[in-house]
Amino acid sequence: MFAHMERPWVVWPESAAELEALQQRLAAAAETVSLWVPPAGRQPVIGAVFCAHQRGSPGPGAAGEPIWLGAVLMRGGAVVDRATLRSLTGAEYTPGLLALREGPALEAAARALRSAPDILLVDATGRDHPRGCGLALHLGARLGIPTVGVTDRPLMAQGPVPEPTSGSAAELRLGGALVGHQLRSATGMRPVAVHAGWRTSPEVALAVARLALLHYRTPEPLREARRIARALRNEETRAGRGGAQRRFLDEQRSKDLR
DNA sequence: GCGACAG
DNA sequence: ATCTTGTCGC
Repeated sequence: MFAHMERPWVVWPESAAELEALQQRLAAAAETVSLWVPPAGRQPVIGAVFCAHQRGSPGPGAAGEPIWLGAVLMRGGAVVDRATLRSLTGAEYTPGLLALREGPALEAAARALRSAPDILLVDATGRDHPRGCGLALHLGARLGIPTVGVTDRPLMAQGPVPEPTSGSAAELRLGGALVGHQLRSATGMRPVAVHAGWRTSPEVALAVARLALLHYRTPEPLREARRIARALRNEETRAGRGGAQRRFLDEQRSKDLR
């Protein structure tokens, strides 16, 4: 299903130094692999994976914290497969080293699907990264699947603000190279960053993001993966009303009992 | 040296 | 990622 045996050296390092070395090697490989193009004559199967974290604990976090993963497969606007699972963070969050924190868990989520998508959406950057290898690119290389990154904002890349109209896009560049686009999914809405990932050009990444867009800021497969990941977290954590607020209410209740 | 910095 | 308030709209 997933053809990761093609590059057995694409692993999930556990140290920053090892990850940084692998990222450099992967960035070079990304420039020579054949680029993926959407299949002609049929709707591509678009997948997405998302990692939800524990509520009520902002900040960089730590290793060993519980996380909940969601993965979905969609075709022509319909969900054709879903999977959820629980895991643990591999490290605290450090910009540029997100793979240490979420990499293995996101891979497990993708592999929990019954089949492989044509292309996978990941909430992480791709070539917009200090070493040209964000987690979306790394995950795609590991799985042997083309990937597109979709994030709230760029990591390092810069570019003009897209026109205010729905569907408008603007280039994101890093060191002179085009690495992605900012895409406005609705008039007046803040744009998302769409990143070239594994085997995807910035142009194809943008086309896939537009194809996957429905009525919201975030492309639909990613929204659905996020929804089911949070749903699993909330049912296992009974924190549906929010961690901080929940603890505040519990605190008041314990005072009343005294 | 200090701030910025995907999730 | 998660937290945060009210606000506008279906």
